[in-house]
Amino acid sequence: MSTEEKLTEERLAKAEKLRELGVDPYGGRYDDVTRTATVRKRGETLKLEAGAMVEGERARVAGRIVLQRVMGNLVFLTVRDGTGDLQFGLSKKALRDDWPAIKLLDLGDFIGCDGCLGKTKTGELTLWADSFTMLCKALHPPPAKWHGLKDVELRYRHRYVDLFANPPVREVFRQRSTIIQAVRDYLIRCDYIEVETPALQPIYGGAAARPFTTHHNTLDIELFLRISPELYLKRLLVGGMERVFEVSRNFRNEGLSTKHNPEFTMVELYEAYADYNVMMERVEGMTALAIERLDGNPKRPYGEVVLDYSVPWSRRKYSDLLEEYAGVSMADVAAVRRKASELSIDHAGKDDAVVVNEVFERTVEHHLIQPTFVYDYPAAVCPLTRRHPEDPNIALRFEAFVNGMELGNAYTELNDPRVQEANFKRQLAGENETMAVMDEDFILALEYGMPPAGGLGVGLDRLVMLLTNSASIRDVILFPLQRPR
RNA sequence: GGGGGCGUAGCUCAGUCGGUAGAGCAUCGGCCUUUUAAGCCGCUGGUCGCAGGUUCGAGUCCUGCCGCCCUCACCA
Repeated sequence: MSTEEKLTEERLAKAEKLRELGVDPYGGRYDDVTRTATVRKRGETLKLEAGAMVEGERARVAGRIVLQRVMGNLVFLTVRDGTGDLQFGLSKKALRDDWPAIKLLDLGDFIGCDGCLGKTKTGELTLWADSFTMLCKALHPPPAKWHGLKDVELRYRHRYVDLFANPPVREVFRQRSTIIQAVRDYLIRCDYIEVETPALQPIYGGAAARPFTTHHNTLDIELFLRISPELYLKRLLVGGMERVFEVSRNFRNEGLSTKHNPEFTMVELYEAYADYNVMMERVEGMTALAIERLDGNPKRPYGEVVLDYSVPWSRRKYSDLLEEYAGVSMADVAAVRRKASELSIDHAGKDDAVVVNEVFERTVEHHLIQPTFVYDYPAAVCPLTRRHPEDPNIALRFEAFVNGMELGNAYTELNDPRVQEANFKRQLAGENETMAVMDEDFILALEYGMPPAGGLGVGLDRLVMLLTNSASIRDVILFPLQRPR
């Protein structure tokens, strides 16, 4: 038997002894629990004297035992709930008949206690228990109490352990919830409504990525997990829903990295009668509200740098940045290809616009540290975007960059069905994946008439990374993809 | 896919030049009614990621494989 199996056996034996004592080791409904944060707050207002117990100031608290200090007939437990830790004091004298069960407790078990609030000699707020309820016997020991769980692989594979053993991890996910709620609230304030569109799509589109493929048995059809909700949300504009957003889990069958997980969360939104300039304000606005809900500080550390999210963010034209960092003009195709060769980018047989964009990605993006909107992209790589009124080679598109990472992507939307159809039919040379996948029903929708609109997608995992100073997307996704063992 | 790093007890980590696998915590037994990573005494606990190879002898050296992390490439 391995050590781990032995530890489990010992705990199972204790569960059995609890049953013999008439105690259900797995508990049950437990009402009127006060969270430890509330108890701590109450402790402050009580102005307890060290060593004092306040008769009548009662509380019922439940949580997981994370530390145990046994002193013969007196036991101190540090109990953790979702809001923090609280010390329980359990004595043989106060608990009487419950005492034998106390001696069967282990680190990791869930318990609940009723008692009076007090402070120990050393001033620690303590719940002095006079009754005890077993809520769950844990069969595995928690990680080392001081070091927590450090092994990165175990942290992701057993995230549940990571969450209770490493409180800062739980805090990141609480902040994730705050941030996403702020994004929703901001959009609702802007008169948007939240919608849901298909994650299972017969035709995938709206982004350039390889899809996951699946099959519906009854209809016997091939379906794709969405790479983007874009084409469905635009159909809602046709339908007269003028401001819509979706918090969308997207699936892209691509590589993994600190910035990429095969399934990730975007907020995507469309606003009739707006354009991409309005969408820049939406990015600034949702980010600002999220920061307000966190700690209010627009200057935020991220790794080695401090990022300043103060509004307005920098707005830079694509072609100017290309000149500045690559030293070539977007219009000078020969110069761009020379630069590509210099960078050992294989550009033979690739479309000009594809080469321009590859040079841009290699030379410019990593310089865009402070929040920056890059606008006016080469039209050929933007099949869903309206063209610049004065230059058909430019698309009214921007991408938001922070710390060299793409955070969002927005267009003044293309609503001319004939141009859209032509763009779908045009397959660019040198693109492995393309946004230009023909969707005839989408064309039909545009033919019914889609109001001019601005559209935007923001990577919420990446926004959470940036605002919580997390180095990897895996630190902000509860269960990042891992190869099964 | 390329390059680099890591994998030793349940957890956190040592392990020297190739020479009998270690510590702390947890567990188990004992003492203890004000501890704060409680303390003290004692005992347990190992397929050194897996498989080969070199060697009298491999946790250590070599090869292959597996997993994870970083990075580049790919990829919005």
